Amino acid sequence: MQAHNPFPIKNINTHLTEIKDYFKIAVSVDCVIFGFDGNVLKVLLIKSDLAQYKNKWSLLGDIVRPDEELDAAAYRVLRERTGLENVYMEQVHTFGALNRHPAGRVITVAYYSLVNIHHVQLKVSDFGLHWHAVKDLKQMAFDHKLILDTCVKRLQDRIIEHPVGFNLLPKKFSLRELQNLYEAILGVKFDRRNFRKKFLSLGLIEDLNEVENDVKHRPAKLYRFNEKALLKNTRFVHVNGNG
Amino acid sequence: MQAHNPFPIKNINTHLTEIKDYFKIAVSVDCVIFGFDGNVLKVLLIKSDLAQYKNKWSLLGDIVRPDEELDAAAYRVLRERTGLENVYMEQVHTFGALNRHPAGRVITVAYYSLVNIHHVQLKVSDFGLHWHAVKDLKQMAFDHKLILDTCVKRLQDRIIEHPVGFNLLPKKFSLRELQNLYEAILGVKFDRRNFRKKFLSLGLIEDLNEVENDVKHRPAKLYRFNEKALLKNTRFVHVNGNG
DNA sequence: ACAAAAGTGTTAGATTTACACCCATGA
DNA sequence: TCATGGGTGTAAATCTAACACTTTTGT
Repeated sequence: MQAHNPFPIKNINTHLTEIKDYFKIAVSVDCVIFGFDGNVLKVLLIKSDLAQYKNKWSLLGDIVRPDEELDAAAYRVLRERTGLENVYMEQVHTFGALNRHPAGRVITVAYYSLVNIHHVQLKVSDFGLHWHAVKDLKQMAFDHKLILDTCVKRLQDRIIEHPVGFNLLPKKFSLRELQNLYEAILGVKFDRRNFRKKFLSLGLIEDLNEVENDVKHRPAKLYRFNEKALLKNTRFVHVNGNG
Repeated sequence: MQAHNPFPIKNINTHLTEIKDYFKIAVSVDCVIFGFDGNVLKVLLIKSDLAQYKNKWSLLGDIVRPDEELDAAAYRVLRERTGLENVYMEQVHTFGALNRHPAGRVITVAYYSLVNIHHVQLKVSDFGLHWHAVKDLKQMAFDHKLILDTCVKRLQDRIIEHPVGFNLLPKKFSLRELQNLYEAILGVKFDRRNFRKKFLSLGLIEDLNEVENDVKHRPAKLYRFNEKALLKNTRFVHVNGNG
């Protein structure tokens, strides 16, 4: 799945000193790559090898090339790190604090993307690359905690109004998995009956007439996302206060 | 209100040739400055004097200086053009298409801001500066129509969930003005009784026990925004389809 | 008295919320 | 037969949507 790439993979956040003298302002992209393991929301991070941020975790990012579109740069980072293409991605915010990068003025455009965590094969050479539970992350390199928090907030806003969560799930999933996903992202608990009723009534999911295998209890029915579903102008779920 | 500014006011979009040789990628900000005249949503634009965009209208923007925060650059543009400070402003999206600027690679961070249109005193030297009805704009210079459309969409999303519209109104306003504002931004009509009931029940506005002057009909009561109102997790208005 | 816009209440329908028991499977 | 999680329905409360007449002011 890894496309051939004539440029060596460098992380803007670990190999940046060379740009200092060439650009007054450098532009980078940083990708918040979300995955879901069935229970908690995870994010793909790399260990910073900048001395200053020794042992801190960093988002995946890179300099935007002068002849490269912004979105293309973000997709390139994603492809180089995960081998994935055609995944859901959204630009979120641009961070440009003067002191955000020790190597000089770097303005970074932050994206988040939603991938199926099981489709990502981490390569041996990427031994610094790991999935982290979002809610366990306290500190990160650079301003990456701020970027992550901003992207989590955006994902929360988005998933309440728009059915993007399916990108984090396997093609076939149970209602329990779907509910776990919403609860993990939004940090709330839903009533099981109401949650199911809501999704089924929206016509967003389609019963596959299949059931789970290899579970030690009554197997759940499997569904898939119905791409043809018309989006009514309604919220998917309602979140009340106790987030 | 105009702060002293040691730099001459230049519009990134009209005086950019000098940067071409210095930066591989230049970063700019563009401001979508919204105002409301009581009936329609307006945006403050300047006439492009770039030959290529002769007679096209352009957003207000400028290069971000190497030692300047992004938000500071946007506030600077706003201050230089309107004399206003401390206005509502939100970063929306960053546009970086390769060919978006004829002078070279310029990535621009778009902001929108909400100002009281009557507080903006256009200076004589700004004869190219005008308020335009948003819905009448068909073409603009550069990719500015795309940027405007993106900011309008963001404003629509925001005003449905968050009481930002007050920034476009005078301190004292009638419920009719408030409703006109929502209708102008969202492009829908609301039932007057339901709209009033909704806002009054939210506790967002405070009755001033004053009425309009100089109207040739029954004067409306005046209200002000209640800053202390607790935001319930509810939509302010509901928009159904016919937008 | 007329014109123009302000102000006001009720009801039906839809949506949300709260809540508890039986079912299917593997061990 | 037990443990585990899957699957289901109903009723109360809240919210939304539809709808028309009276009041106040200036002319």
